[in-house]
Amino acid sequence: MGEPADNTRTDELIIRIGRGASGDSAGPTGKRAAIVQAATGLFLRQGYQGTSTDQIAAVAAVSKQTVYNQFRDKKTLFAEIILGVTATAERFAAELPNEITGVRAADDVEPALRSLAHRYLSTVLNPQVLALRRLIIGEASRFPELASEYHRRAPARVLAALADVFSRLADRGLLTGDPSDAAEDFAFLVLGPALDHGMFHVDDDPMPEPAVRRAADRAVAVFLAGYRRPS
Amino acid sequence: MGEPADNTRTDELIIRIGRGASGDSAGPTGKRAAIVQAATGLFLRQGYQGTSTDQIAAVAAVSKQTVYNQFRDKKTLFAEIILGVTATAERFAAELPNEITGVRAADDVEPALRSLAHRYLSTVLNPQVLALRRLIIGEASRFPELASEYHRRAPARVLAALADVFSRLADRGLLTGDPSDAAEDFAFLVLGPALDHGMFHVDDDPMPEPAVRRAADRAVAVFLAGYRRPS
Amino acid sequence: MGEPADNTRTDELIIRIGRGASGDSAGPTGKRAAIVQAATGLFLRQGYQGTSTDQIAAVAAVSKQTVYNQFRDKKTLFAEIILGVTATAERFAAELPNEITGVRAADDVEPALRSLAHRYLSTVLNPQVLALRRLIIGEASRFPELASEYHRRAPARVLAALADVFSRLADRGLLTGDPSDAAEDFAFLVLGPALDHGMFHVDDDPMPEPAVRRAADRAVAVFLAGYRRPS
Amino acid sequence: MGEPADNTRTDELIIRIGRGASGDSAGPTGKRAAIVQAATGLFLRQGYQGTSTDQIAAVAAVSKQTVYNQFRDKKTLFAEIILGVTATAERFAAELPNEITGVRAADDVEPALRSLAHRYLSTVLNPQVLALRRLIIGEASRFPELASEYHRRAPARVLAALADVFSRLADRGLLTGDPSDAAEDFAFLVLGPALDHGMFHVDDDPMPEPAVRRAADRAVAVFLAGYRRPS
DNA sequence: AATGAATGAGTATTCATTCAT
DNA sequence: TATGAATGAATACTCATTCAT
Repeated sequence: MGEPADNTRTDELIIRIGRGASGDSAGPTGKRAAIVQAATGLFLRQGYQGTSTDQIAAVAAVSKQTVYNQFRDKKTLFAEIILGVTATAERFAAELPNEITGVRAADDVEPALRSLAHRYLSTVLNPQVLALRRLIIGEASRFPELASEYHRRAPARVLAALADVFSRLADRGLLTGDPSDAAEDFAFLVLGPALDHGMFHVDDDPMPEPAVRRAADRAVAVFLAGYRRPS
Repeated sequence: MGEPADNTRTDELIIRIGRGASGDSAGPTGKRAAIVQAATGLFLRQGYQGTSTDQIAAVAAVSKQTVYNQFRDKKTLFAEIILGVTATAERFAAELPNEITGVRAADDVEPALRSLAHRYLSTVLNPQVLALRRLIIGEASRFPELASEYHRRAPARVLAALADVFSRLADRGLLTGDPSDAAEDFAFLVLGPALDHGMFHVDDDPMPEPAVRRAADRAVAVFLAGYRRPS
Repeated sequence: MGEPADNTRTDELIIRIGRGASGDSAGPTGKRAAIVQAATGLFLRQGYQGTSTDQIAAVAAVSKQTVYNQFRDKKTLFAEIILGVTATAERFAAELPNEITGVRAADDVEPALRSLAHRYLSTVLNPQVLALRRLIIGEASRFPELASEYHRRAPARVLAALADVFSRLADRGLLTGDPSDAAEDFAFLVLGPALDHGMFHVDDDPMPEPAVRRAADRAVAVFLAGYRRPS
Repeated sequence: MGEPADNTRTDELIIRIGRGASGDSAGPTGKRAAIVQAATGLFLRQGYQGTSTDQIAAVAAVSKQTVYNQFRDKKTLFAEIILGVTATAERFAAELPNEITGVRAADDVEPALRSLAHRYLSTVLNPQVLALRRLIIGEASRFPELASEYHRRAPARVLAALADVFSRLADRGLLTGDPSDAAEDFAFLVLGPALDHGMFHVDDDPMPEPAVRRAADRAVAVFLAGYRRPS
């Protein structure tokens, strides 16, 4: 049951991004969706400045002016795409608590946390997610508002969901310590090394499954040393 | 005297970066240094694509052709600057072990680790360092080689230095566990939250000193729960 | 009684212009009128090239295609507006002779001419009239036919009306000289300086009433020195 | 003696305009001069908005960027051209008083004034001068500062020179009345009709010499009726 | 008759780079 | 080595006009 990590493959992410902004149904908005899809891919691959509106129009098979009719300017298109994608992160955050619903007071939390850690890490290591992160970080000084808003809506919301999870586990007598602190420590024990590596190594093959699992397990071990309630 | 965090102030960093590439003093190659210094500041503030060679030449008070005489093209200049700056990180890594030189077998490691964590965090939170990180991450898909080389020489080298530190502490019977794992966990417990925040919030005021200290102390506590040798 | 100068206020002029082309009242062709009105204001304020059909459609609250359905193209719309406005000038010319209807042979022409001069000058100094003049002059090389046609129908017709007036006054023994020459001299003595100034000073406050009156009076004095019949 | 009207022919005016702005000598500034010359002709023929920078560069046989290297932007180029041309007007104004230097107290002013009027009218009717006037008037709402500055430097300065002339003639007992009023009345009696016609009739053949002379003579007659000192 | 969406050519301006001196 | 002037290709964005509905 545990790891549906593959439901965040590239294509699907792009489609979700494309749907985020407005109604679709393939009718008159087909062009708008095509633009969003094309622009998303191009921005992720080439960056904001590296992508020209000509390119976007060409890839979307649309005239340049249609791009401008739909999105006032390049900045607006960019912002709409970036904020559109947060829906994915929000969905992920909303699903997080489900990971531990079955855990009872008498159980050992470790397996549940390993599963959670694994899912979390797999999601973040998705190449598209990494590329998005790079994109936003790289444009943070050009779009400071957008960057901080993204952070608030995506990574910070996931952290809040984690804190919620840990708070409930504390209620059941399984963990101790401040839930927000726990969330941060958990998150960066799990993600830290791989995310750091992923930010700087664009062309590397994705981390193989067993390595992901090992990293998750190890992070959970250290985390529990600090936060497991002594029995 | 513990934390000489201030030796990484903005101006100095730039100067160090500027000197990294070709160690000439004033002389006729002052121009080269001027170009590097100007370009470093501009790249950090405006990004690679956001900075024009006109601007660089203007800020360096040099003709545009001089820039091309010295650096073949913009990419070369950029790469040389980025790799030049790793010298700073290497120096930092080289100094890390000194932090714990005085720790004896009978001592408590906690104060030394707190000091180390604080220094580490302060260094990484320096606005210039954050800007450099953003810059390289943002250009990682345009300069993949450069990004991974930077990572290898700077953050990874610091991790190796940390691993070395922890290995020595293990030898003295103060810590347990795999030193490399310990280094990663330590690093991301310390840096994780603040670095993540710093990547996305460009305009925020820098984290105030007491908060930095608290974060460092908390990270050390969790770290030691997992890695302190049981006595 | 004397000077109904105010019947050439801004709003009214626009409305008159708007109605000039097709005399429909509200109904389904209210759209046409709305377009004309919107375009008139925009052309006067921003010029022909400075006004886009998008803007016209937006201000008229009409779709862009509706503009094209009604007016074939931008040039046609412009021409129709310019020629529509000549109706105003023609009306003005037609009313001019009334100014001196009451003058009898024994009377002094001076008061009547002063009143005429004042009304003439006030009319021409109306900001909308000045803007229209600037507009047509500025587009004269793009629309040579239109410009000369406008001149024929508007300023030249007023000159003809003046000549008619002076001819009648000559018949009553009050003036001498060629009526056409008199009309020209009168017109440019009255209008010359203010009109010249008005063409080049867009943002200036309108000439204050007393100054208008003084200019008119002075022009009449010089005119009469040349054209009053010696008694 | 009287009429050197032909020294203001088209080509020469353009050259003078071109020389107005900065040093030349056909050396490295040859390109700058070429740009100014090309732009002057294009602006006069097609207006500001109707002339593209591509066109300017093409006609000047220069790359587009060279245009931007020499003149920050299109507006700057336009302004420099317009203000450059005022030098011509200033020269004309400075020479005006020479027209009447030979007039003695006992002489009849009429011949001198006729000559002056003729020269004045011929100059203003030059097609290039008319085109320049149309250009500035047409762009007055886009460049209000420029338009009023031009008026101050060119037509207004000529009026001041005329006032100076009339003041000196009054000193010699030949004229009466306020010199400034006299200047205005003279100017518009002379120029009025032809200038008005010229603003709106772009393609017309230039006014034939005899007609110019007649117009000048007639204007002087009316002027003297109002301003000749009664003896 | 009216619309919203679309188009292709054109706008001013800037780019990284090179040439003549 | 250093420069100022020059280049051609690209930039984001706008234009007048037309098509499907």
